[in-house]
Amino acid sequence: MARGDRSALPGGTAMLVLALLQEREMYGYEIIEELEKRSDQVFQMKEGTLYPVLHSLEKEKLVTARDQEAPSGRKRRYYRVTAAGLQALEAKKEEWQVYARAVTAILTNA
Amino acid sequence: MARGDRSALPGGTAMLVLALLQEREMYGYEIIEELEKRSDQVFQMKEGTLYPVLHSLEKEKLVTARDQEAPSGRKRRYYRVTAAGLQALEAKKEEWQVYARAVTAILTNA
DNA sequence: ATAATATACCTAGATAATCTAGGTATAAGG
DNA sequence: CCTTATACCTAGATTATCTAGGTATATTAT
Repeated sequence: MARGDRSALPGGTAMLVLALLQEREMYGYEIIEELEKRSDQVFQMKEGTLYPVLHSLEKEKLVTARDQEAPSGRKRRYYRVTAAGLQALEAKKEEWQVYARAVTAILTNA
Repeated sequence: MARGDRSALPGGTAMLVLALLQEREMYGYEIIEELEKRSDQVFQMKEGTLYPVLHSLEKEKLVTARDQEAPSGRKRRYYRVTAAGLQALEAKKEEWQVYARAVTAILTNA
């Protein structure tokens, strides 16, 4: 549909991830669970989707990562959103709203 | 994200097309112009996206097509939504709303 | 004890939607 | 006459996501 950055649009995994991290740092597995819970089971993101997204967000410096052991003993990789990440989030949210408004305009047409 | 029919979701070209055809029959080029106009320039669907979608909608019997010459003399192919198409539209709209609500829930989180 | 499930990370290759970039042909406008 | 707009089309590239694996440790059930 030629609207530039498709990654900010539905299917916009990055936007959802950044939105969660805005609140607090989280590790991958936790992100999947939170998305599922907060979306009332609508989002069931696959690991094969999330982990590559996290890696590319890290490469773009929109998040930083650190390893930490859980009390249980399992290793977790926590992600924290950067200032650039917050900026990117705002841009993606705006794009989402433009897109959602446009869809609504078509669906509630004459 | 594993929600079954990805085609009903943003990027859901088929839903937008069916929504327009609900109103009246249209030809391909017209659909592109209408989407652009009604979305306030947000949707700028490419011909390479639309025509294949129209062909697959026709194969699925969600639309029917007929050729008609314009007063200008150019040949146009008009598409009309079928009863099955209207049903599909309702399903896609419902899916869209579930999806949009879920996104909103994440974006307006705690 | 041990088997199964849940947690936690990862990647390679397949699938599917959309775009790019062409092609054809006619009509209208400069 | 030449360019732009209209109007249709398709093949191949791109990209997001999924499938389907793999590894390893912790918890729960049998």
